[in-house]
Amino acid sequence: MAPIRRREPTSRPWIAAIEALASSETDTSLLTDLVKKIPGEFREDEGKNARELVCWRILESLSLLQKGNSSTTLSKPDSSARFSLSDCCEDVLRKVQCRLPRANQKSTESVMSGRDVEAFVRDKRSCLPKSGLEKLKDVISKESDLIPFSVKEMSGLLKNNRSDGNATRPQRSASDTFENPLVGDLSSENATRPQRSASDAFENPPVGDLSSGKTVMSDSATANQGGSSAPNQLLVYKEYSNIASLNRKQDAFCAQKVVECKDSDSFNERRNVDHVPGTVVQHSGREESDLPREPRVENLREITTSDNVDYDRVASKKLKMSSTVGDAELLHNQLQDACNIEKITQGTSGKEHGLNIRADESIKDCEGFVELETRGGSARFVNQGTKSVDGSRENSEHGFSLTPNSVRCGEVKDTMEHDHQAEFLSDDENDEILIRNNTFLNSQYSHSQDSLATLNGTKKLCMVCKIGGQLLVCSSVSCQRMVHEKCMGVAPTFDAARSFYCPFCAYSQAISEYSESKKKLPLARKALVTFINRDEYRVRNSSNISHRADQNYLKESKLCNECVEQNRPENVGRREIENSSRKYMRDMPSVSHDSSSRERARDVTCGANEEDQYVASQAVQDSVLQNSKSKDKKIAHKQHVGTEKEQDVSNQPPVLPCEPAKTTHSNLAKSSGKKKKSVTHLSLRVRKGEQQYTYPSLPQLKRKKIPWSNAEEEALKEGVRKFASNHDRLMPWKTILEFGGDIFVNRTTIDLKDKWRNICKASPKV
DNA sequence: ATAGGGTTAACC
DNA sequence: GGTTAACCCTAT
Repeated sequence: MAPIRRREPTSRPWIAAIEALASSETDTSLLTDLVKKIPGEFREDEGKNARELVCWRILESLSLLQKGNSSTTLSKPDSSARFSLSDCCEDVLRKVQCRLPRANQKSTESVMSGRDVEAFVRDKRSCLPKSGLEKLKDVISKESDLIPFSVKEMSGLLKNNRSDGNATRPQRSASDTFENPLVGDLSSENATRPQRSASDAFENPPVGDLSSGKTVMSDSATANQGGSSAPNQLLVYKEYSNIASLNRKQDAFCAQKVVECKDSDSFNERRNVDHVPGTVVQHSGREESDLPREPRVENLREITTSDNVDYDRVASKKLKMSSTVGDAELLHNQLQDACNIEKITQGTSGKEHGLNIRADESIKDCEGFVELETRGGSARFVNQGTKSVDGSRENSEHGFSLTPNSVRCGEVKDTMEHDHQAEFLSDDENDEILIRNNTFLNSQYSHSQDSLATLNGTKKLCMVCKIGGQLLVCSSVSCQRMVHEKCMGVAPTFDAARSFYCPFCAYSQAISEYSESKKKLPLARKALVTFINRDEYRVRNSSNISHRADQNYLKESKLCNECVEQNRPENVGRREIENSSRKYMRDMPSVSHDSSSRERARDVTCGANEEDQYVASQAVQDSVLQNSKSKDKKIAHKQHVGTEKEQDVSNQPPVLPCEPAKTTHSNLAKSSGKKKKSVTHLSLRVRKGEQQYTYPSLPQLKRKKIPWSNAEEEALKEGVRKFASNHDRLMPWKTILEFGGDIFVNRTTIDLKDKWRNICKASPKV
């Protein structure tokens, strides 16, 4: 098994682009410039197709060149230079390179037949490998359900299926190629580049912004000035030397592929080219270093000497496996290395075993690609497919852009957005949302179980990073998600039994509870009304204030007990799950404030019968928890005043509904004989400032009407007289409120203001 | 914090 | 249905 070195993933898109450009008959100068620009290092097997395609393009260019200058170069037949289709383009190009006339050579010294090259290029065209992108396009275009429809749709290839599905490049006629080599069937993909003739292309090779290519341009221009074909050949040779730089980056590929060169002096001669006075080609030092040194090769497949070869690396690659086996195993390695997926079945040799790889859904589309291509028997395509797998993985890691996961993540977001809206929707709509949520989760389960479960059959992998290790396993029965704690992004949540629930399940659970709670809400509301009426009946029929206070105290104590009950560990544990879900959702902007709805859902999670008080107590508790400290202080003060003054109830919770005090106050009002009837109207009106926590599902409860007592009115008038300013129209209601603090019971500055308005309305002279 | 308009429910 | 008192909402 060939050792896999960690390489920079940034080289992959370069290779893919070069392949595609080489397939689309881009100018060779541009190709060679791109080759030189490939960043980082990569495996020797990577870029194999790219090299082949680029070399073929150069050979094609060379043959065109020779065709146009047939009278001067490569005209002498040489049986030794005939090429076989089994030769790779790179080898042939090296041979051609070795036989190119030097600047100080006469053309008659050439031993290369241009016809050989032309024939080779023509014949080779039919068996050139497709570029990775073309293959991917073919797979997408095929009616294969291995590629998700969404991916197909995104590819834009559903309607324009131009691919024949063959593993080799589309055939073109020789005349087409040689008459107009730069305008091929894929020229439209390179529409921005002007179409040029072959001679133009190679006498004035276009060089873009790629810095290193500028030299080529200058060389070309200089060569063109000479008007000789030899400089043109040197140009081609030089371009090939650029290709060699690709080889160097690929760790001794040169050593593996260097061809035999019988002309032992050719190297020195070539080197001398640069130093020949008056030579038309000027090479920079860098380019000189780029020149492939004299290949002293004894065996095409064995390591040979080369000045540019990294011997250490070459040594590790002396024996290259057969391409089939090697690539098949390479595929396996890459899949394990990059995707951490497990191979379910694998034979020991390449074509026959037909790798059956089950990947996670994030790479499932590419999995099919890999499988297809492997079975297709093209070992090279395995690499392409493997790269696609890597690429897919990158996609999945960097935004879920193209993988099926992205679609599902979109569904997640969509679902959650809808769930966020759930509180404003009808039950039917909520049911629909729940169905959608369940459907989504089921799909998640099915995918997960189909992939992850299978994958995890022998190895447990994190659902995020696809790496094993210490994983948290979701405790839900139907969920097999596992994740590293560090991959969670948020703190993991556990229930009372320290069972972990993944965010999906926690959220699903919260949604379910919310739905259940909503169904119980009407019953709870009805029970609440019944309870209040019953309590009011008792109040009305009681003549003993202290007894009522005891009743209130008992009632409040009961609520407090429920408070305590809520804080019991098991209940806290349950809430932790929900909190985790909320936290998780808060991290997702689209559902950020859905947490409050779920919290409210939790708050109304209560039974219909015995939990009528629960709703009220929750309102109280939340009011307590959510109120600002100042508010609490103020209200608590009022409560304290009221209870101390009128009820002598000392053990009340600091803040509770104003019913006790109001009831007492109502009785005081009743005792004053002013508004006796008002005591029977106990509509629940909760002031905004006193209960910031609202319940959308509950009707806006109105604060109980509290008629003003004579004492209150007098205190108000006194306060106005004392603090009203003739100059300032603003009335210091706060000061007045504090002034009559002992008299005003459960009044706010707004109440004072409103009451004063009513007083003024009734008797403006006041 | 305050003012002012609006709303609601009880009462006539 | 009109009136009224208490409460609510919003602008400043």
